[in-house]
Amino acid sequence: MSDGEKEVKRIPDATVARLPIYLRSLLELSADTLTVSSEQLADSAGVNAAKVRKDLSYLGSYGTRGVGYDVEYLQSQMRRALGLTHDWPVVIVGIGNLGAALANYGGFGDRGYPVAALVDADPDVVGTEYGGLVVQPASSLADVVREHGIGIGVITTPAAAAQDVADALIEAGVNSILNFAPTVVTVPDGVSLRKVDLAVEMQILSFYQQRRES
Amino acid sequence: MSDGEKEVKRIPDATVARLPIYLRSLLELSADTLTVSSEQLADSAGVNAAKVRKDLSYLGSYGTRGVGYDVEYLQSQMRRALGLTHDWPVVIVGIGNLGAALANYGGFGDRGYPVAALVDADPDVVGTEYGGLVVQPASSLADVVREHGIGIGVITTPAAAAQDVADALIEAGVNSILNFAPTVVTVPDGVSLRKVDLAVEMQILSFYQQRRES
DNA sequence: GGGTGTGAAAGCCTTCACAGCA
DNA sequence: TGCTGTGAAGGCTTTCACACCC
Repeated sequence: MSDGEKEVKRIPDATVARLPIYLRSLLELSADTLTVSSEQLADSAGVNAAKVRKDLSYLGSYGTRGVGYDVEYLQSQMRRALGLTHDWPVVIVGIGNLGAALANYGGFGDRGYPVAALVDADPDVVGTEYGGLVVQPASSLADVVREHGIGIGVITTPAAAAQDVADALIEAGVNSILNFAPTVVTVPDGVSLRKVDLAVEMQILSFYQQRRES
Repeated sequence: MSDGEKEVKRIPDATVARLPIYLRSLLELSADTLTVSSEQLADSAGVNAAKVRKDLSYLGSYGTRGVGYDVEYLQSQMRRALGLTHDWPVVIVGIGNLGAALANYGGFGDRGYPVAALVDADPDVVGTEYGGLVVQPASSLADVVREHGIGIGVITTPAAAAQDVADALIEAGVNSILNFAPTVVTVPDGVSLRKVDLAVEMQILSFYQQRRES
């Protein structure tokens, strides 16, 4: 009987995308704040209180009526849901301006996503060092992934290379990808893809600006 | 009579966010491709054909039944909708790793968003040069905005400074903001805000990865 | 025949409003 | 009394399916 197993309540995508914001809000509360209301959380996350309550209800019922949510407990449940109970090593592929900046950034390691390796196809770039890591050749991608137990691949190559890199990452066993290259990348079912496209963001902004002016 | 003016058909947000992708797909077609079908565009944009047709229908009826869309004409209509008929100068505020990388990136100017100025609050950073631009002090933000006719502000400061920078940008007359700082920034009505949050993207990926493994 | 344009259906997400519990 | 948890309503987005035109 398919679907017969005791089903874990499915969490909507829109909710998943907000959990990290709530978690950050919780972490910003002073250490002696023991409970927080949906309205406080809503203010600090920039959404409305009903949405916070609905979102949190998908994780289970962790609030107390008349009181609010236990900060510590909510943090730990959220960390569990987001998989922050262990590290997720990351490989950055494509060490140009952006890739190098991310390698030097440091903010990833702190948050449980240590940059474990850098890879580039250009022989002139291979061997250079950023943030304490030596850039490896593209040919060693699969080895690097295996060796470091890489869970997430970050693509910062030019657009033309992005699909091939994604295919290689998937082939090597990575099934979470963050794509910064300005092109559409497609992945099979069972692989997660998120994208950050600066040119697209700019164009969306100028669309609305344009609208306002006319 | 509010709403009495001849109303331009409102374009849904979800559609606006896809227009830049379609435009890019159109630009990638070889120069001798005169028409394109919704299905071709859909393949190259990674969406389905009905969605392409609906999206394009908001711009007007630019297709020919049995034939497809005129590539050149569609490009020009799309450029017009996205406000790409003129440049939108950009200021980058916060010249750390990421800000400097964006300043050097160069891909913005090509696409109609020239980086016109760099601003930082740290006296040690002010005066240094990236991509041919000298970093200006935070105190000169309003002057810089006025002088260069800045339309878009990019925030790459630490989280703690982001809201103040946004307020200062808005005060100076900027009403499109792209925020890279890992914090919630709120803006008044009439100002557009887009955000890129790397830590959030990572956490979303690890959520789904986690799901898959359990 | 081929492919657009679009009502209508279906699905997803947000918001409301209030029952229910501490 | 105060605040959570949640059905129900409403709004937005996607997808279907087909009339219509080249």
